[in-house]
Amino acid sequence: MEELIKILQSKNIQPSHQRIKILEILEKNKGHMNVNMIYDELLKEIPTISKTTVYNTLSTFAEKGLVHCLTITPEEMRYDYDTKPHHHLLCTQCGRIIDVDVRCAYADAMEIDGHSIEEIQGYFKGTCKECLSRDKAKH
Amino acid sequence: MEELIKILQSKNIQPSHQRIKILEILEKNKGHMNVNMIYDELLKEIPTISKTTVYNTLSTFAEKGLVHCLTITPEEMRYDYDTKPHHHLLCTQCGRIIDVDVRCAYADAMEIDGHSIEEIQGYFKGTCKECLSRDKAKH
DNA sequence: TTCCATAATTAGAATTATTATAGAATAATA
DNA sequence: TATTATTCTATAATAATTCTAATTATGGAA
Ligand SMILES: [Mn+2]
Ligand SMILES: [Mn+2]
Ligand SMILES: [Zn+2]
Ligand SMILES: [Zn+2]
Repeated sequence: MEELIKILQSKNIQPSHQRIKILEILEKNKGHMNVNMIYDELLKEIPTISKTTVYNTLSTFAEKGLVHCLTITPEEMRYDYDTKPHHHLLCTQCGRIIDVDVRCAYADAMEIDGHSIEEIQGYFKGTCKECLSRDKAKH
Repeated sequence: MEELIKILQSKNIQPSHQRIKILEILEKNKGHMNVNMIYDELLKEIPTISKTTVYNTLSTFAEKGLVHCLTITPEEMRYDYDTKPHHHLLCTQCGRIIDVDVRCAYADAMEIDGHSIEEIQGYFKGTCKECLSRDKAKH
């Protein structure tokens, strides 16, 4: 709790009740949540929460570098509380978005082909190992 | 024209008037168009074209591997007629989506971390070299 | 050619994620 | 306390995409 407030303050974000709770949810659920997942979790604790607040807060968090935005699913934005550079796999079978451990040659590059780069998104789409082994078991 | 029909047939797509024209537009405009860009071009030649047809056709093309779908812009889908594996830069200044020539270590990989992969999307976001040099000129 | 079954196209409605707006609540300040 | 700025909420607006049902085009059999 105190921790969360400190995190927000370190990024110059006023630690409101709603913002703290949203940050808490991001920390607890290590996945790559979309707005509705976060909103549904929030409803349990703040029944009056507005979805607009979730959108606004996540925009603020993204601006201040507290979360990363993923466009790996075409329908909606996903939010990643892990801001260390890493890539993602979208399993087309179970729909999960999974961190993948790859050594990206450009992770620390500041430019590419003469263009300056500020952000890198690496997306893989396929079948996750859990789904693969479930399929194999079913045989 | 005959060329385009052959391409469609080779992918088992009936070469209808609309589909041929959409393919023609994709070939001509080498960019990374969205549905509205394609639709606006089409209107010049087929004033009765329906946006639903554009969506349906592009879905078919994507299914049959004739185009690749890019989710680099969060608002809308972009379509790439160049299906050879390559990555993209979104210039946050001019909005263009530009092919980048990088040697991706995973381009030909079939699996990663135990997950099987069918598709790779590599996105860079930053400022393109044209915008950089324009900025510098303005000084 | 004519008829029929099927596939493709169209217009418009429905869905859904996101953004804009304006007022209410809350917190900060003096 | 009174004033001011910030945050939050509810609702409306926007825009991409999908769904639906009706219409049109197409290819093959008779
Ligand atoms: Mn992640
Ligand atoms: Mn491209
Ligand atoms: Zn899976
Ligand atoms: Zn640019």
